[in-house]
Amino acid sequence: MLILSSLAGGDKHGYALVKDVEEFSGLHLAAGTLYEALARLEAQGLIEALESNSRRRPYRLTAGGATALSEHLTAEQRVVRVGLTRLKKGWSFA
Amino acid sequence: MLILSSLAGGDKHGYALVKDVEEFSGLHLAAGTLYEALARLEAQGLIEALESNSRRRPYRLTAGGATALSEHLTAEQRVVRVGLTRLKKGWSFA
DNA sequence: TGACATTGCATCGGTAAGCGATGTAGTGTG
DNA sequence: CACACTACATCGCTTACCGATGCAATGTCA
Repeated sequence: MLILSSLAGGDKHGYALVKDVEEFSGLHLAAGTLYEALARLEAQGLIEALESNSRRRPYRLTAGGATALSEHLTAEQRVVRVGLTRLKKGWSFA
Repeated sequence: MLILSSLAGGDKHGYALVKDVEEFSGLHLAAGTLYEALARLEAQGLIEALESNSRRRPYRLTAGGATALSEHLTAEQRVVRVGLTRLKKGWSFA
């Protein structure tokens, strides 16, 4: 999800992606996690590899990936709202 | 996170928790997942077991759990917003 | 009251996914 | 020319989720 969100902001290669995710989420993707996830997402057709002249391997979000991301984020948003609403009701600080 | 969110709405035992999570998130927690997660959360002090007369084992969110949940949900909210914003910019349907 | 479904917890083996170390190599920079 | 950073790939380890299985109490309905 982090990877798809990152690619939603524009094509990126692996390393740039890690930096971007770190910036907007505060989470660090380990190397293993990253390349395994990229392979998985590509196999699922959610992202596609772009050919490149350099040693960088850029990826692009596909239409299917955008749809999947949109659905996932919307569902996640519902969950977050439920949690925050419940916290506010019972725990004044939230 | 789903478990903490559920308990934020009131004390619940495992089985009731699964039902509640299903209702507000659409996700089903498998039995193994549930009891392992409960044990983990209790060990971390984020929830506490309440003694009970019946065979039900109810749990309650602790203050620490509420804080952790609040932080986690807020962070998650940021990520979701970034994703949705980026999708809107590049993918008209989102 | 006896049969059957549901509730409820616990545990186990298998699988999926994240992690960080290690390796290799190209690209800057002082 | 040395050194840090960029960049990808792979490996073994660990963590966490999964669904099956087992067991027992409770509820339902004929």
